Amino acid sequence: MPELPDVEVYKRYLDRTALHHRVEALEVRDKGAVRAGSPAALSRAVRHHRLEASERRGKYLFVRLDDARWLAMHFGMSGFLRYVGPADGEDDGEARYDRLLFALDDGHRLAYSNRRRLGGVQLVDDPQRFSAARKLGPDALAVSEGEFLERLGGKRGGIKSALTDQKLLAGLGNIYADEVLFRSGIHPRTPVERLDDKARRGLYRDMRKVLQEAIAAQADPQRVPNGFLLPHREDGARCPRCGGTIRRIALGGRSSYFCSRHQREL
DNA sequence: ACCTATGTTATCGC
DNA sequence: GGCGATAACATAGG
Repeated sequence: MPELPDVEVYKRYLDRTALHHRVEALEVRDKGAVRAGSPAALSRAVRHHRLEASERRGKYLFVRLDDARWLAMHFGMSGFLRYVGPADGEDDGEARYDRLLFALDDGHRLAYSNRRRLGGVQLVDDPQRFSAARKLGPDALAVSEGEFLERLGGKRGGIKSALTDQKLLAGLGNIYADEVLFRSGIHPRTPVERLDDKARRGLYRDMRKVLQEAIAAQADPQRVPNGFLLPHREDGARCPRCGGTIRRIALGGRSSYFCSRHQREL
């Protein structure tokens, strides 16, 4: 789940639950979920500090502590957050993948949960510098049209690999890159250089719409508006926009789904 | 047993 | 140095 819309939903969830609460203790159930530094150092860093603010950049969620340090959270392919109260059942199987538990001063705990252990949490001094060090591109919902066009202009290969390149643009992953291309009627293998200015501007607009609509639907495939590809990611499925046939191809070791009727090849 | 799955990173060949 | 393909990491489900 965790592409830009999902992480935005996590951010809003965090903002209305754990934010403004003080961390009393950190339980590290899986050392591997601490991406940098030692679990002890992370515990020391968060204990007795309030979670003050949050920011999202691409698929990263940053949480500011009251001493101006930050937690950088990445969710890999299966991570999410859960805010659990003392009365909430803990042994329902869900809790099995809670890797980190932040015990808060309101008696609740914020769980960083992740079935597959890709991703994790680490302490960073500054999200900007962290992002710069990793050469992370601008957030897909914050980037201006001008910068989008400029960055895309420096690209050579297929449009889908450009859209999912976090150094070019942060936030789109396999699912939402497909979704944007589906909306724009562009085949995922189309070389960037074959897209004229109009098509590129269209991509920008469609990207914004897709992301905003997905967030409004809580990034839930069940709630997403009709006309989204997301619930129809299956070879042979009917295209919800034109009645064509959804096809699956492999690109860069990943599945790409597209409509063979309205996303014309090359 | 094999394939698939929302991510990132390293490596190889062109 | 860029780009595509591939494997690796980890875990579960079909």
